[in-house]
Amino acid sequence: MVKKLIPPQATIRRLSIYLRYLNGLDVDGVKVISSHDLARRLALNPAQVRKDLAYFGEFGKRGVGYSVKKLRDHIVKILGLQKMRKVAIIGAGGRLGTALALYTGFERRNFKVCALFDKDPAIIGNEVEGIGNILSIETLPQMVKEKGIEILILTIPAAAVKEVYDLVMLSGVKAVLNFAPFKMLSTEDVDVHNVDLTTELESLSYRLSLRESGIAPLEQPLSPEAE
Amino acid sequence: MVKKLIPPQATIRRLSIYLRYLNGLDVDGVKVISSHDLARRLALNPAQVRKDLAYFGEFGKRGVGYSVKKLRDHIVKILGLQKMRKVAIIGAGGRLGTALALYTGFERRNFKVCALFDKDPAIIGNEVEGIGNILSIETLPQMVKEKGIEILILTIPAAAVKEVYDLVMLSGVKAVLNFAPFKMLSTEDVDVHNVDLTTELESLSYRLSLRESGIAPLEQPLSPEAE
DNA sequence: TTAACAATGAGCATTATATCACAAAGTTTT
DNA sequence: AAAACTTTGTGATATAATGCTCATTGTTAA
Repeated sequence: MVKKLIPPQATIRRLSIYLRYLNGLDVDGVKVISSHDLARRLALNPAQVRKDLAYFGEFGKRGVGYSVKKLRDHIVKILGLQKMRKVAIIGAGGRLGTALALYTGFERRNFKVCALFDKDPAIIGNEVEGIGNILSIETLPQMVKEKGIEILILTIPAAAVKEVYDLVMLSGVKAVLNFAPFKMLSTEDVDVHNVDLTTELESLSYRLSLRESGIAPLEQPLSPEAE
Repeated sequence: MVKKLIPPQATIRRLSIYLRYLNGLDVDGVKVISSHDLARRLALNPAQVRKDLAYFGEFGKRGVGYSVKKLRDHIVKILGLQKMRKVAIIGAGGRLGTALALYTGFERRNFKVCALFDKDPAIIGNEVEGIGNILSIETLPQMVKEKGIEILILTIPAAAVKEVYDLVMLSGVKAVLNFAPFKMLSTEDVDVHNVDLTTELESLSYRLSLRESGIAPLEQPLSPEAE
């Protein structure tokens, strides 16, 4: 590898997908995989797989492919997943908040939900097994500092975003994953990532309409971010 | 407008975002909005907003901007949201399935959750308020036909995907929104859209790592699909 | 009614992303 | 140990998405 280019965001998302698939292969005892096989399973172009990886180094062996274990470890390092990331959820009283708080999949990937916040006094203080008591959002900045929370997951109603916006942005947290149906903007200090479940459904609806009007059935694979 | 181009997938996702913002404006009594203001609020380029809309027609008025109500109605039509879309959830017993089943935001956007499925006999038959009893996934093809279900939301564990895959793909449903951490591929008949919550967190983790290593702080806005 | 202003729509330029195609490197077969 | 095959890594190319610019159209003020 000669020149260092900055990888597209889409590449990062695919790395995460590769990682998950590699974990599965490893469990199944597969030792080596080629870009071709990887690409086929994930409906991608083999060259794209290789290029995605080549942004970060030369991990493969010509004539052979990629060592599943080694590649997995490299991707873990690239994505910064060796060290546990501390996460907190705001809107812990809601259904989505609860679902995410109790989802065990995050921990398996080295994200630790270590605090829950809500603004509803009726549930503040309630204990959630394995995490702790639900805290008042007023205490957010303090807890971020105390516990070393890096990422905040927002699962609050759209209307509540305005209320907590300043609190969140000034809390000292470095990244936000926002599920509220209200687009939050990133700033110099805080990297915001918006996920909108309704948008996902509406994209599908658009494609259904296309088919109904008979214009274009599934002419292209779905976009990266969504996979 | 002269030539008809097919709009990028990213455009469709943005239309959904525009739509939500326009709804908010309408509630606030705003009558007209310019591409400039729309873009500023959503951290986009004004030209991009105009281009997104221009794929579908000329909705604006020069010197004025876009009528909030009219533009909203146009986008509703473009996305195929005039008619109610029937949705079912598989994995209704899980936390995410429950959260989505009871989320009222979908209905507000014209998606009706009209059936819930699970494979666990212990909960099949349980009633969920406003929707009905949890059904066995064995009955999926039959219910899809009976109820006219168009979209399936999968909130099952990764391991369960293989089990239900054929059932889902042959059920007669037209689109799938898959939350299971296992990438499902689209086919000729079924449009699959994968959403992976872990990938969202891992993208953030990558960006945190970048900052830690001091290489590049927030050099670019986050990807479309994710906003 | 004319001049100054505002904002769209669209062609063009630029940038970003994905794919092709092949030399280089490694493996297997004969 | 040579020939036939496999698969990577990468420069070149193609495609797609984004952003710039400005003529055109419409509005408002004088």
